[in-house]
This record gives sequence, C-alpha cells and structure tokens, in this order.
Amino acid sequence: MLAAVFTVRPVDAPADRPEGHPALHVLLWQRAQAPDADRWALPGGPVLTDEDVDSSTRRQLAEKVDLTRVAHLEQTGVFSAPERVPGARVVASGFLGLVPQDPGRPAPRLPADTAWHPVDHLPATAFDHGGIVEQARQRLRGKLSYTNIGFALAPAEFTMAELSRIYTASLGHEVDVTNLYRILHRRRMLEPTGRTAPPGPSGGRPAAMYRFAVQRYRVTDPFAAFRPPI
Amino acid sequence: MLAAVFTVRPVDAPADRPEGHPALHVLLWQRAQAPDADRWALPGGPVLTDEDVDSSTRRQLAEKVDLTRVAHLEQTGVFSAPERVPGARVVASGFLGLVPQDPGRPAPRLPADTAWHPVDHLPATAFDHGGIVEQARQRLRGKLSYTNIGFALAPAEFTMAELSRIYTASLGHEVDVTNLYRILHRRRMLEPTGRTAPPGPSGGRPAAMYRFAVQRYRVTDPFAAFRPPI
DNA sequence: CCGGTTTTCGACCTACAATCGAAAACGTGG
DNA sequence: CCACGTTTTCGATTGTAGGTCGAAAACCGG
Repeated sequence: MLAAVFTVRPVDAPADRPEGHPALHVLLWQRAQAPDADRWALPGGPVLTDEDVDSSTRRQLAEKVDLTRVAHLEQTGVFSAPERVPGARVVASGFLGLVPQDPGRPAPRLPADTAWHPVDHLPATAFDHGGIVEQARQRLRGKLSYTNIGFALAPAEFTMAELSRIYTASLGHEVDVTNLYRILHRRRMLEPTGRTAPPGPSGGRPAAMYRFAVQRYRVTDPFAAFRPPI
Repeated sequence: MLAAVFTVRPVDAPADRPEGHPALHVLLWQRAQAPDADRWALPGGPVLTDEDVDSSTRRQLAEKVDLTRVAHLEQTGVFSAPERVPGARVVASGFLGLVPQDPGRPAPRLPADTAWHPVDHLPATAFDHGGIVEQARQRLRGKLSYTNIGFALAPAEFTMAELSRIYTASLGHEVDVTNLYRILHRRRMLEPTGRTAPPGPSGGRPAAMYRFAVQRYRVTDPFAAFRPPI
C-alpha cells in the first residue's frame, strides 16, 4: 500500500535558472529510522483487516496531504519480491495519485519530513520505491493519451498554453498547443468558461480559459484495432 | 493469488448444434468443502514467504494444468473487499493466464474436479471469482489490439481463417480476416512458414500457414495522441 | 473443362493526429 | 494613433492507420 502521488508545479528555482519551469513532482517523506534511514519513501502502510486497499491508501495519504486535493487514485500493480524490504516479507500494492494545481487556495502545508521532489531528479529512495514511482509514471503517461485524467492535474480553469505546459511536464516531451486543443475539443473534454486570461507583460492576444467538461475519470474510446462492427 | 487461465477451444457440442464452434474458456475447479461448496473457483492459494506473487501463481497453477502450456501470465489487479470471503480477511491479486491451442500434443488430462468452462456460460462461481474472470477478460480484450499476446492463444502454426476465429472468440465479435492480416502484417508480427493447409472437403484455395514472429510478450507502438516528436 | 468455394490482395474510404501558416487580438514605442 | 512585435486561435494540408468491398487466385468435384 504505497502511493506515488504526482503533481505539476514549478521546480524550486536553482541558481542557474531565472525561473522555475513546471515539472512533474512526487510526494516523498524522509525516513528517520533504520532500515534505510534518511532515504526518501512513498507514503503508505499496512492495510487494516476491515478496509480494502483503496480506502486504506486514502486513510494513509490523509496523514501527508490534504485528501480533498487528491483528484484521482488507482492501482498500478503488486510488488512482492521476497527481499524487497529487509526482515519479514511484505507485499505492497502500488498506487498512482494525482493532485491538481490550485492557484486559488494557498499551498497546503506539508509535515516537516515530507516534500515534493521532481521525478527527474529524485533523491536516494528507500527500498524499491523508485520502481513504484516509475511504474506509476508510465501509467500516467499512457492514460493521458486516451483518458481525461488531465483534469486531475490541471487547475479548475486554464488557458491552452498552461495546459500544454502541464502535459509537457507529465509526458516528458513537447506537446503542441494546436494539437492538444483539437484533440481534447473533438473528444468533448473541454468547455469554454467565457473568461479570458490577462495577456503577459509583453502583450499578445489574451488567451481564452477552459475547464474540463467532466471531472470524473473517463476513458475515451481508445483508437484500437479490431473494433466491434456497428 | 487467483488466476483466470483462458484458452480458445471448441465448446462441447450441444444437442442443437451440429459442431462445437471455438469459444473462450476459463479453467475452474469445483470446491468440495464449505464455504461455497460445489461452486466453481479459480486456481490459486496463499503466497509463501519466500516467493513473489508471480512465481507463487505458477506454482499453484502447476497443480491444475501443465505449466509449460501457460504461454502468458500477468497481474490484473488486487481484490481486497473485507467481506469478499467469509471469515478472516484475505487479499487476493488477480492474474490473467493464456494457454495456446496445440493440435499436435494430445489434450492434457485435468484433475477430476477441474474443467474448462465457456466464459459466456459460467456455472455458479465461488466468492468474487466471477469478477476476477471478468477483469481478466477485459484485460485480454484490450491487449489483443495493441500487443502480440495472440501468440499465447494461437497454435504454433495457423491459417488466417483459424486465427480470425481465435480473435473472434476472444473479443466477442466478428474479426475481418483481411483486416486482421493487414494489421498484423504491418506490425511485422507474422511470418509465413511456407506450408499450406489442405483445403476443406468442399474445395477452395489452400490457405497459407503463418506463425507469430516473436513468441514473447511485446506491446506494439500504441497509436496514441501526444506522441513524442521525432 | 466448368461452376462452386475459399483464400488472397489490391483499391477505396474514413478517421485521427501532426505540422504549418495565416489571421485575430492584444500590448508598446514612436 | 499607427506601425510593429507577441501570443493565441484556427483553418488547410499531409501522413498514417484501420474498415470495407470486390476482383483475382487456387483449389475441389463433376
């Protein structure tokens, strides 16, 4: 019961970068005790006998983040190598969680031992947690293309340029704004809010703002071979 | 640790049908003892402390089928509802297994309490095993379209008409032979063996025989939105 | 040799996505 | 207030994959 919770946020501006650009981050907490003391671990813990793994994950996550911010949560797989943790054998099921941006509310305060880390520059991770993060990331990458889980990473209202930056950070490569708009629009995943964002300091046409039409997980008809005949 | 093992084989010819047509079957064994006595269950059992869930599944499957026939095995999800089985809480991870047709070898003998059942006409199943079968079936349906797992259901050598019947039985709808050939061919998943199958009793052009080019699980580049730029 | 049957394969159409470029809608500086 | 740079928007074009159809190929039996 270990959850890789992702969000897209600006990386802490390093010295050589003028401004932090948005990147995919994962929530980790630093272990204080052996084994693997000082290494960074995923939130999680044992499942109680009167709960299923999904509600158990929610319960454990509540200790680390504001649960109302976790907009999506799903299983990714079971990790069961006998030596994955020292001592008694522990079977863990991995989860993918997503937290949207929320420019409206103040950033939630995290416990002292907990922090967001850019997935491309992870610190030393405990046990096999690095592999669990990687599996969850792959799942996210795949589902961005044929589901609407973008809603779980984007703020309630956004411009297409902002959404493109979110997709770029999550997928790890450039995402063309024109293409992004046309695809999401044809799938009826976007709704215009009517409002426009103020143009930047260097001018330019003000961008229209959109929201996701449905805020619950949906798979769009995947483009696949061997479709059933109509 | 419960495995839904599928194979495509002719359904036992009923009275009203002249010949059994190929259908997707799942391996079940009949429980002798309470709870859920006489109901049909998936093969499986507890994981030992020195094995991971994958090797545990293989070990347990060996008691029911010839393991060398299981050409593909993968996790599908975790089933953990507190009341899924009476008594102490048991968490099970579901598996999908595939057994190919093999006209060469004689049909393997099954234990007395074990039998193949057509997934469209399952008997009364134990606990939540019906849901596990359904989840595995969905996984199979999806992956047939963007991976090569067809190799794990088809015999070593086959004609396109035979392969189409296997896909039809697994997907639950007609699969056009022309389309099937062109798609698998473009993905370089097929190799001609040079041999031809003898034509049927009513004549017709003899069919060319093919084999799958790679006999290990591969995902073909899924056709998806937001591809990385070359 | 001729008609029936099954397989093979080319031709056409549609749907989706990637790319490009022009037009629209804003700022700023002369 | 008007030219210019900037950013967004959106139409046009191209490429590729899949679905459908039908003609040709290759066998049978009479």
